Amino acid sequence: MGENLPGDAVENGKKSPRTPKHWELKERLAELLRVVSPGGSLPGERALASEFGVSRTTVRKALAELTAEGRLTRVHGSGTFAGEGKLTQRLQLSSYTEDMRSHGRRPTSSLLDARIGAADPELAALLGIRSGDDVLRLRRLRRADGEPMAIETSRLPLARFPGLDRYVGDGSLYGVLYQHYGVELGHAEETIETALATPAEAALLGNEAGALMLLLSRHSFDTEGRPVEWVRSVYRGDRYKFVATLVSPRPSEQSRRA
Amino acid sequence: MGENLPGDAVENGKKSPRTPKHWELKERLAELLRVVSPGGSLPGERALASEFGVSRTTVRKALAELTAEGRLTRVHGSGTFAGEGKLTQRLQLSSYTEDMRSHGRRPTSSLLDARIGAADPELAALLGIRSGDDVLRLRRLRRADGEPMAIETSRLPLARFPGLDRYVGDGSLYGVLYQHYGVELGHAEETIETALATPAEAALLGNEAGALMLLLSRHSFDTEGRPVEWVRSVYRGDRYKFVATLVSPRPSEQSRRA
DNA sequence: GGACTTGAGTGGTTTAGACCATTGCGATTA
DNA sequence: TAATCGCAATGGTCTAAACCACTCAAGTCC
Repeated sequence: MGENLPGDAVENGKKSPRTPKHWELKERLAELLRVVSPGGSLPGERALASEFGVSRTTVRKALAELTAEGRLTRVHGSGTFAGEGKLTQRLQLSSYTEDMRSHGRRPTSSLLDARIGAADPELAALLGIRSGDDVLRLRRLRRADGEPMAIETSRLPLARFPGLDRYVGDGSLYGVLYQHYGVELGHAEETIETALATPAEAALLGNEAGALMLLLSRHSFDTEGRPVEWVRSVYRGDRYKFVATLVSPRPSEQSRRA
Repeated sequence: MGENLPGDAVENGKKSPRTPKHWELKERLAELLRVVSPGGSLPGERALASEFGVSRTTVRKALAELTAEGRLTRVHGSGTFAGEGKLTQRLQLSSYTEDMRSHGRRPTSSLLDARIGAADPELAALLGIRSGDDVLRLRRLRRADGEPMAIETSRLPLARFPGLDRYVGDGSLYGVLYQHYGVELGHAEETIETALATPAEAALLGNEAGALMLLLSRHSFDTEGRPVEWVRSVYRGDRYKFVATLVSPRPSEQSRRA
């Protein structure tokens, strides 16, 4: 991970951009990191500062970037350690549970809360209901091997699934939808973007506020094209990687442009 | 964008986590930002610092996060401005060019360099060649309406496409592959993860080093399943959002778990 | 008019130092 | 033995201050 476009540094003909110290330090630390096995510890911030002859602030800036990239783990009061690498999540309508299992991890999921509220106009449009109609909001914490990985917030139209709030638990939502309402999922549209962790998310995920996250929204429809749920999931950016397998569109399209 | 899990702040029963100042400031600035039209300017860092009674460092930390989220644009020597929102890229084998056009943007693409080198074992495996075989590396800068958006680095096996280096230019690579070699793309596997900008990338994208990026790798195969190219693209995280439309797997799978 | 210089204002980097919060362990105590 | 306390080390936050690099417009010069 982290290909560095070797060779051609940066051809900005005129002024040398004067590489910041914290970047140079980051590279030296990355080098150091290559000989530390995952989980191994690094010297403290103060030690690094005097070791490299820079201020602690500069050290922290370098460490912060490495942490954001998932190459470091920092534990308050304990130390700084080499990172573990990323999990991947296949980008398709498969479930979190299936995915984790196929990676040999033990997935668990706990329901944080389930509450009923009124849909605002935007949400109503997404769920195909009227503004003000009841919506069930579910928040789940997803874990892999006991470690918090993602927070998932689903919203479903209660009118279509009366009593749904009584059926949901830590188990499978899609299972409940199928067994009690006969609903099967058809297609979905997902978007993926970057985000930073809010303090609440950070607290649940064992993260720091402001950490790099992947924000995934999913708009799911049943096999008849009716909207079923709208989900926003926040994954730890230092832990996750999404995978999609794609098939080609009509070949005629391809040859035109790229 | 930015749903804040309202209500339940953080139920950590014991100690109040003592919200950092820079976070509180961030929220106040976000509030301020709601009444500033996109492109509008904010007060300078020093002004904000004295305005809110904090140090400039703290202001900068808050501004840095808002910038990473794409809600702010900062211009060295000029000022801090309200952000513009994100573009989206459809997650399928469609081309960058098509995508931008469908969003009403004018896409351009320029070839930064094309060079031939030897494949390392990992790359050789990806491209289905022997370690040490010649590989053509192309680097492109993608723009939308003239603004740098992404850097794309493709690698193709030269043995399969002899003379390819003489055909490529600012135009369509896939077009060249089709016209000169009769190659059409079949499926591809993509991964998406977060990354931070290297100084070189930042310089090309008009970004700052360490900015939030989306790193997309694509491994493409032709219609007969032979590997065609391996691409790593770095998109500006404050500008991009990826979109995927998904179809359901076998319905029987769904009902089991979620 | 056009090109150049200058300087004020902006964000970017770095420092040194202070203090806080958490952790983990060894010493102490019940 | 088991629980508790205290302390040292670690990372986290914040400050005040200095200097750098870039931008832009006003002023100057040709």
